[in-house]
Amino acid sequence: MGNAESSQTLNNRFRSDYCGLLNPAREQSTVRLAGWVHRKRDHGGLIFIDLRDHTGISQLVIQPERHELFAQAEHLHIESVICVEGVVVPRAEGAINPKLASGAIEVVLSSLTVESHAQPLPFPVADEVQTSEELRLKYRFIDLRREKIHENIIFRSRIIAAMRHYLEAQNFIEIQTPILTSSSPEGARDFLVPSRLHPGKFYALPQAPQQFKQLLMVSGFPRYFQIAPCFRDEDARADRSPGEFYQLDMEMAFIEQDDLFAILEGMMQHLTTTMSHKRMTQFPFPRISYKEVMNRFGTDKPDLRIPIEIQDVTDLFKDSDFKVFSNNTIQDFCVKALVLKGRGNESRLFYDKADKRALELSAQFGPAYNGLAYIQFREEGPKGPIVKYVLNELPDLKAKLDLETGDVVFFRAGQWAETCKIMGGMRNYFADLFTLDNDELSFCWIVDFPMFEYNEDAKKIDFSHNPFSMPQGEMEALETVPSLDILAYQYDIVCNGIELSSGAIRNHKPEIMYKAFGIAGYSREEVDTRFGHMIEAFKLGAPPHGGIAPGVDRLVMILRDEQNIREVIAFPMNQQAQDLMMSAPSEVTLTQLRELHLKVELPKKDEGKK
RNA sequence: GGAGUGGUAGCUCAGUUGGUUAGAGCGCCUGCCUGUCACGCAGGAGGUCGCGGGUUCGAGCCCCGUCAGCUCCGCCA
Repeated sequence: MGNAESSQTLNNRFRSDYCGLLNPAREQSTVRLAGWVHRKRDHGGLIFIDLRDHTGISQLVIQPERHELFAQAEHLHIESVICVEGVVVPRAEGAINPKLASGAIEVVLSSLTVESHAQPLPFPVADEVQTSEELRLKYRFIDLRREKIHENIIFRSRIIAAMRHYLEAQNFIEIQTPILTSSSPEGARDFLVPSRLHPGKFYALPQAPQQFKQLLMVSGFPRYFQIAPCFRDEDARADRSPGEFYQLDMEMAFIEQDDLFAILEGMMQHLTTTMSHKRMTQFPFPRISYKEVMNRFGTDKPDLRIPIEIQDVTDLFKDSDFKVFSNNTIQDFCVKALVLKGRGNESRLFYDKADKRALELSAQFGPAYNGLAYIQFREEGPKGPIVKYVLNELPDLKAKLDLETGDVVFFRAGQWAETCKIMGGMRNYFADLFTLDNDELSFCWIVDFPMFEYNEDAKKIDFSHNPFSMPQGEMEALETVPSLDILAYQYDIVCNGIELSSGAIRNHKPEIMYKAFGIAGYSREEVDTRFGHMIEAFKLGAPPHGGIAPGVDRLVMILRDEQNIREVIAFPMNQQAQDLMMSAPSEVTLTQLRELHLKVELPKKDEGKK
């Protein structure tokens, strides 16, 4: 396990040394150790105990001559907490255990105190056998004893310390912002907290300290950071913890996008080189525009390690007789291709499964979608359901996509964003065909996000990201460029297909803000009502500023090769946002409700339960 | 809200075409064992097969419903 305590062992009545750090240098010394009984091997005439603390394991030996000690040890249960005293001795030649850091020595006990008798555990600590997550979460305090997750939590602490260290050296100031604040009209669903002193009114837990950090810029703190808890009442995913998560929230005044990129790249380089053995594929991180990333990878969080890219073949089908394609060559529509080298001779099942996946990916855009067209380039010629319709285009296609015998190309035609997303989903689906190097960190910046997007449901223009982002070209752009073509100083940092953070250069000019909100359909009065305090602040002397807020949990996840965010959080909730250990959420007493002026009205289908 | 996936002993899992008393490894209990390190050996206890209903002479297995877990979509930066 960890070795942070190496030189500074606390010497008291419980221990003088740590199990994992004990070595031949301490031979013949009398030491005190304290920890958990990891394993016990009772030979009848001799007992071995593997004692575990958070640094590792030491082997204790109990000899039969010490009758009282022996009797005590015989009845010890695994995972009991004991404090022992004994002499460090070298192990015999053949008895050295190379698998143990302390394997060259052992401790012959002279005394043993049981601090806590452990009953049989619901699941083993020493054997890290797969255990249902439900059980692990219910007994999280036991689960956290297990080496892998214990190390994750220690690593998390160290990386947060490294972040602080780095940012403080860069003159950042850490400032705490409120946890009880007000509900914000945009973004995710809020967690609400009823107010006792103000009947009928509610606090909200912050989705992020977004407005506070911008106001701190107005207050004249040029560089702010915080390991900030963020609360969002939205459903969980493997990389999205339910309810709450932590961001390294940052904001800086008098900076431009490039300044921020340099600082964050510097920090990421520092963290990855000092905290892991992983390599950054490219440094500084490549920058890819939103439009380009959608065209090439079909997602705004691409895993650049996957060695295939989506290609555009719209132009080839402008005059095609194949209407399925040629109908999609007009403005805002496209025909996209994805080539798999050497996969043209797979079984029918291979293509059918791919087709099925494409249908799943299409489902989110509506029911009336067909599957995935493909052409296999085989020895005997091109093969596939659509070959006969595109014979005219085949030569150009082969030239443009560099197709050879043995390859297969998949097609998708339709509205631009949808088609890109479906093909991006297929690119991820095919990622399994390649071995991705987990020791490679492929960071990139996604830049030039559109400021606005068209909301089909509401039939109006919406902000596509943070409404407080500065439009590129500022007021002039808002007045002269078609709204949907305006770009924002809005960026994401992505690593290996995981979005670490969004950020933006903010809009600190009230007039530009009113104009931008106007394009999204908000009157001056509405903006004043909803964001009055922000606008007000920006009217009273606001510096240009911008920031970002990398997800701490996600960064730890990537650096520790974890597929699930709950593996790097000490006490996470389950997918249904329940804390199985603490039984949260839970009902409260009528008295508590009355005090808060609340009355619970359950949904009908829940009536009659319990 | 929707889709997928598994739910059998404390834990991890097996369970044949629907057929007698539901099995294994680990753990637990008892006994033996002085050099193990996943110690070994012998014996024992431990089961509402998630829950409810149905089909059947007979259901862990088939059908319907339902509950809880995880993954994905919606949602979320």
